[in-house]
Amino acid sequence: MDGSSKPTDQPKRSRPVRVAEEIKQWVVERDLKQGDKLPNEAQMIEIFAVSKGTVREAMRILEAQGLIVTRTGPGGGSFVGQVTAERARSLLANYFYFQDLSLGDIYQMRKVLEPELASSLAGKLSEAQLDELQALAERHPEPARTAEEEKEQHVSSLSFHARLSEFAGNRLLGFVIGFMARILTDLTVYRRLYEPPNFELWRRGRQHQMELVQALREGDAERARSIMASHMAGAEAMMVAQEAQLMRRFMAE
Amino acid sequence: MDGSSKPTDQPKRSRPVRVAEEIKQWVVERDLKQGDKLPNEAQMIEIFAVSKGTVREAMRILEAQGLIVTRTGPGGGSFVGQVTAERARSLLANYFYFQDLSLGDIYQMRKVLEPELASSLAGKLSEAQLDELQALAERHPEPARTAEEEKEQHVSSLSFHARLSEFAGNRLLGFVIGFMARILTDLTVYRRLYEPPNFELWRRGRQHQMELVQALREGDAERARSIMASHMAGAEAMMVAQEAQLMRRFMAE
DNA sequence: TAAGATTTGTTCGTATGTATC
DNA sequence: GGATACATACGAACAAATCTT
Repeated sequence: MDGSSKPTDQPKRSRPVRVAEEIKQWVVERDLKQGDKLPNEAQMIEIFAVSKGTVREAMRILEAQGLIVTRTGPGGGSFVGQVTAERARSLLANYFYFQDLSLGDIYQMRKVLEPELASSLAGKLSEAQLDELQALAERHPEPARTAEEEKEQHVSSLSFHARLSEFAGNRLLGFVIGFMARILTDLTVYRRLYEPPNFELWRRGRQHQMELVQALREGDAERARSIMASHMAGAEAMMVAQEAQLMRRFMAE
Repeated sequence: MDGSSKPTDQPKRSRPVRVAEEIKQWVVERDLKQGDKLPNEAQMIEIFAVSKGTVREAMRILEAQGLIVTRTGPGGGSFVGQVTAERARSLLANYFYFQDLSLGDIYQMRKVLEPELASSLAGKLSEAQLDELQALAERHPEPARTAEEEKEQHVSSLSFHARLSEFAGNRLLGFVIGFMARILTDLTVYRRLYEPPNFELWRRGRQHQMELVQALREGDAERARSIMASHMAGAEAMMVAQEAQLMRRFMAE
């Protein structure tokens, strides 16, 4: 099977990359589920008719994407894994490292998605989840005194949104919101996007989060939506006004 | 639902995966840009103090993610690449293969994002872009006669949205919309989501696209938004009503 | 056209690490 | 502890691609 010139052949992918795709296909065809065992190295060499080194490079590609996990020892081998949200966020961040995303871009999306999420979660959360969100919202009862504290509070506020996104029944909606929270967190950590401290905006943001938890608890979808909309407008004002910063990162896993 | 989360859960990364991360870090620290050359294999072996095989596995990982490209021959070597939108979509599709996404989930997002995109594009497109969209909208002037034609028209309609998303100034918004169009296209191709043919809905959808191009041409943002909102409502009715289908795919590159 | 130089691509033999019995 | 089964890592040799002359 060495048809080196297929008409549908794309750019040039190296052999290991192509073998990795073949393995993926092999797994899909057999409908293997998470935890199912893949053939061991020797069998892979036979099945795909390549050398050990090539098989290993292909397996590392799949491992890096979270599609397989490998254990050594007896009963070891490679198994179908599960791509975690964190890994997917990292891979996606690689793409946006090359794009020029502005804070305005992110807030254009947050302004429509965050209220949508808030609305859809009203009355759907457990007591434990609501309590956890409330605890996140109630952190930092005092205004920040230093730039360091300001940064910490901003990151903390974003973690409220990140946690909320994990509760989403809509996994796509949750993922996109969580991804944006991650980008903003990175920016906050690596740049000075948290200054100057604006006490009034901070106080309103904190108030919004607490009111939101209350609305979610009461199952008031429309109120949850409108509180989040206000919150986003405030957050946008706090960030965009400060800096129309472009972003470039390579990512960190 | 989602019980406990292990935030820093990365227990066993293999050596090549760690080396790949080190290389990424190495590149970031030096702020290498697209096209810049990385050290050759021999130098990599020295720098990271691992064998040739390990270096190659690490490079293959980066290549599979689109972060580097490699050429043989004199003047060859590895260079910083660019992650394409298509590759990012594929990587992300790997993640959602393990999630249970419903059509309702996707349309919850399309209903808010597509109108947002339409609105933001009003008056911003070139003549050539508008003409291209119009050509896409004007395809298939006749109602489908067979299931095969119906499928083809549906895919064609989605390509209108995919193309529109590529024109977005907001790369994140464009990416998410393009990703959803891709998922829906895959579903249409692999399953029978396009039946039964509903002539009236098809006619209205086609009409919407043509009116949308007109609104974009005239720079009428609010009309573009409302046309797209109607279009999404119609599309949702056409798809969700047919099948509350769950989706599982492993991907295809 | 051809030869030579340069760099990655592929394979294999061997040794080491690790988990299970 | 020892045997076993498996992945992991290394190094050397050779093949293939591609540029220059």
